[in-house]
Amino acid sequence: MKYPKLFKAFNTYIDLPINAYLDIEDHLVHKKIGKKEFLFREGQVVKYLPFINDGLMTNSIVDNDGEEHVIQIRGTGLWLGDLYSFFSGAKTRFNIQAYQPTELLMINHETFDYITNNHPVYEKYFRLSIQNAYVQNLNRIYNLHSATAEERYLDLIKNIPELLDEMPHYLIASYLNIKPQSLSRIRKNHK
Amino acid sequence: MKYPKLFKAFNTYIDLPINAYLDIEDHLVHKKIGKKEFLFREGQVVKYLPFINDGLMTNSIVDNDGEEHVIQIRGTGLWLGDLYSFFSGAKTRFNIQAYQPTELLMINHETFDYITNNHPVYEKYFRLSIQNAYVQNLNRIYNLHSATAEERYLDLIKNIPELLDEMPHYLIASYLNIKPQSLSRIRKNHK
DNA sequence: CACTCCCATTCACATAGGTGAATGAAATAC
DNA sequence: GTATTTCATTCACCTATGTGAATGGGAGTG
Repeated sequence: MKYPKLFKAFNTYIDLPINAYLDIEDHLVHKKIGKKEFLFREGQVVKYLPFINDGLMTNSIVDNDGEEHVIQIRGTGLWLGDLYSFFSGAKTRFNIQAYQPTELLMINHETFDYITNNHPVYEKYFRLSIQNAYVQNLNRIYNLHSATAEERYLDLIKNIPELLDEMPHYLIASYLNIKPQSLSRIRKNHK
Repeated sequence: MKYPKLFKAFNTYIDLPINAYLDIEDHLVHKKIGKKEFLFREGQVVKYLPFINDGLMTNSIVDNDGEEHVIQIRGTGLWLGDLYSFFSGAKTRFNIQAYQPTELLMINHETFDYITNNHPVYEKYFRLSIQNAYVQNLNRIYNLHSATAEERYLDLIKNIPELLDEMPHYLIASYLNIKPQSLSRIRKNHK
C-alpha cells in the first residue's frame, strides 16, 4: 500500500475493500509543490480532486482592495480543492495554495469516473465527505457568529497546535477574521 | 403536476423526466406549520428532507448564553433541513423553524431510497445540490470576512427585498451577525 | 375596549478590534 | 556576508459595533 493516509481517509466514512483501494493507487496524479506555490488560482477550471498526503494548504479569496481572506486551512490527510469547479466545469473563485512543501495525490475526471463505476462505494464516500464538509462550514459560520476573536484563536490552536509554527501568523489572523496586530495582542494575553 | 415549484427546483441542476417527477409526487409527506413553529429542534434525529413549497424558514443555533444565532434563511423553492442528520442518523445541532405560515413537502428515507433506486438522476441531483450548498457556505464565510455589517445588510435586502417585511428584524440582525440596535442604526442611514 | 407583551428604535456610553507608524528579528536575495 | 525584504510585535489613537436603558407602536388576548 503506497498511500496509507489516503486509505485511512476513505475509511473514515466507508469500509473500503483493500482491492478497491489498490485499484485507485496507480491512477493517481502525484504532485509536489513548494512553499507559497499555487495549486489552483481564481479563474481556472479545476481538473483534479487533491488529497493532501503531506503538507499544509489554504483556500483564500482576494477582495477588491487586494486583501487576502483565508477561507479554509487544511493539512495532511484531508482534501482541499474546489469540488464545485471540478464537477461543474465552472471557473473557481478560490486560490488553493501550499504553505509548507506539500505532497498531493490527485484524482482527475477519468480516474473519478473509473473508480466510481467500478466501485460504487467511492460514490458514497464522496457524498458523505461533502455532506460532512457542508456541516463543517455551517459550524464555522456559527463559530464566527457566536465566539469572540480570542475564543476563535484558542479554539484553533487547541485543534491544530502546530499551526502557529507552520504558517505565517498573518494568514492565521485572516482565517480568524482579525488583523495580524490583533492576533499579536491576543497572543500576548496568553503567554 | 401538483408541485411545479418542486419540479422547477429539480430542473435547476438536472433534466428531470416528467415521469420521474410524477413518480415522487404521491410519496411526499405534506406538512403545514405556522409562524414560529419548529420543524426540527436541536437533539432530534432528522427523518425528512424538507422542501419549502411556500413560506420562510430559519436554521439557528442557541449558544450557551441563550442567544439565538441564525445560520441560514431560506424561502419558497429551496430545501432547508439537516442533510447530515438525515443521512447519518446523528442528532441535529440545528433548530429549523418557520417564520411565516409554511407549506412543506418532505422526503423520508423510504421515499429517498425508492426514488434514487428507480431514477438514478435523483442521486445526481442531491449530489449537485449539496455541492452547491457547500460553495454557498464558503461564500457566506467570505462575505462575513470581507464585507462590513452595512454591506452585508445592503447585499441581503438586494437579494431578498421582501425579507424586511416577512421576518422579525432581530432575526435578520442575527443572520447578519449584528445586534438589532445596530441594524436600526444602519437602516436609519439608508432611508 | 383595555391589557399585555413583543419588538423596533433611539440615545449615551463602553469596548473589541482596526489603523498607521515604528521597531527589530528572521528569512531571502545578491 | 551584507543588503533587502518580509513579517511579528508594540504603541497610540480611532471607529464600528455592542450594551443597557428608555420609549412607543402594533399585534394578540381577555
